Amino acid sequence: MSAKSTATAVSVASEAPARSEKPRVRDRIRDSAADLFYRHGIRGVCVDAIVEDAGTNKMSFYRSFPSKDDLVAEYLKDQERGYWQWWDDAVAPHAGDPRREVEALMQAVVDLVKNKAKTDCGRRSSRGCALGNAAVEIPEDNDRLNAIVQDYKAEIRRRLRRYAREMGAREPDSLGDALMLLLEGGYYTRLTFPNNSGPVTSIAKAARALIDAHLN
Amino acid sequence: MSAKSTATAVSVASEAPARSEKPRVRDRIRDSAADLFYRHGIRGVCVDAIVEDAGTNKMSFYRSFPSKDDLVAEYLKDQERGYWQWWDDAVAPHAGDPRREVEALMQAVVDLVKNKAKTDCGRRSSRGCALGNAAVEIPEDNDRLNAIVQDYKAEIRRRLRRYAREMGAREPDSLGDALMLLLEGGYYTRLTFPNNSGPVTSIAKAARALIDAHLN
DNA sequence: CAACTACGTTACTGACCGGTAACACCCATG
DNA sequence: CATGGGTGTTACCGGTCAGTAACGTAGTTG
Repeated sequence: MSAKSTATAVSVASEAPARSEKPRVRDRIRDSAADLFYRHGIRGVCVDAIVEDAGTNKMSFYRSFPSKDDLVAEYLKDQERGYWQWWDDAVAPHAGDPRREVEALMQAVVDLVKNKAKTDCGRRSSRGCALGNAAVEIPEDNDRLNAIVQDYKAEIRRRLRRYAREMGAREPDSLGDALMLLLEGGYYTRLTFPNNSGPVTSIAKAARALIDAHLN
Repeated sequence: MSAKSTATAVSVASEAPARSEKPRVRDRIRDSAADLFYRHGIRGVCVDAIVEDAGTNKMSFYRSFPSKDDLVAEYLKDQERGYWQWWDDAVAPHAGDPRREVEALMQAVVDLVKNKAKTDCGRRSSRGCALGNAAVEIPEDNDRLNAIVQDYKAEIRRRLRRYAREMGAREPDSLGDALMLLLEGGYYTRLTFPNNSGPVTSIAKAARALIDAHLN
């Protein structure tokens, strides 16, 4: 805790202006952690591994983070922020047309899997949803970390239900939830199927069919 | 749950002449492991915890299992067997009518979440898919365990695509994959949403809509 | 009885891992 | 030059964990 309160910072169109300077080590640790946590899981990465990857040492780590859990919390929030960025970028070209926004979102998922061009939260796919995976590993009595994941998933649901409502669907909540199941299923299956061959490749088509069914 | 057909003991038996009898401790360990692994994750449960829950000790553990990884492998296979049992039970009443089979399957998922009556793989829900969660935790270089999960997920996909083909759907593979995304999304989201309130409650409705769309 | 099997008990190893102490260094700024 | 913040280095602590050694015990079977 302490330090920056960048949670869900607005960050408008322009670059984040240099408000206050960050120590370089801290950022390297965050970058290394993001990569290692995502690839090997949170419990599968020890502080020493992060520190070595970041080219620093354990003492510098604990000067920047009170505990590993604090780094994990920042990792989760960073991933979430990156995810909304990706989401907003995907739907932006179709602002005002909720159906197109959803379709673009689903297509973005497919693109992400098919060619590794775009980056999801700044990384090259293939291990699903960072936050969702974290939910598997976080002990159920860790309220702090679980709350981050729960808020994130709840926001996904809220957004998709809102799209469904805005496009005038019958039973918009059901449609929104169905779209969420597709999305989450896509992330989940990316863990076990090679990038290009999993069922997620059908997600855009399925989303269109579901939307059609709710619009008559 | 299930008969005592826990065999599959075609294993080595190089040193132990035991052939037909099952030690009781071994089964208690398996039961405890199934419960603890599912609730706390594989990496989150140590051998001592399993052993204590099973009312035995570590030495007896290592007399029955060469290593923790071997127990994990058995755990995964047990879960898979239980899952197919549950699946087959759900679709059995509608054998021969693939559409009804799929609908019954999806409805079984909803029932499982809404009331805690039925048991999924012999346990009271709320933490998603045991095999899928394991995929998050298993290191990517553990070919043995990963292969178990991959085979399992591939079989789910195969079955759902077959149902789609049998019901005469257009683009049956796409429909099968879409159904799989719903199913997996349901499991995934059950990790973060309270049992009764998550998007999975809409899965049956969504499946029907998707099927309709592919049958026109 | 003897022998064998299954299980329990205690105590240990070696490793890993989160976290800390103490100290030294570089460099910017006053 | 002095000071202080950010960083590197080494060594360590306490706990956890997978796995093992050695021994003891109860029941079964011949």
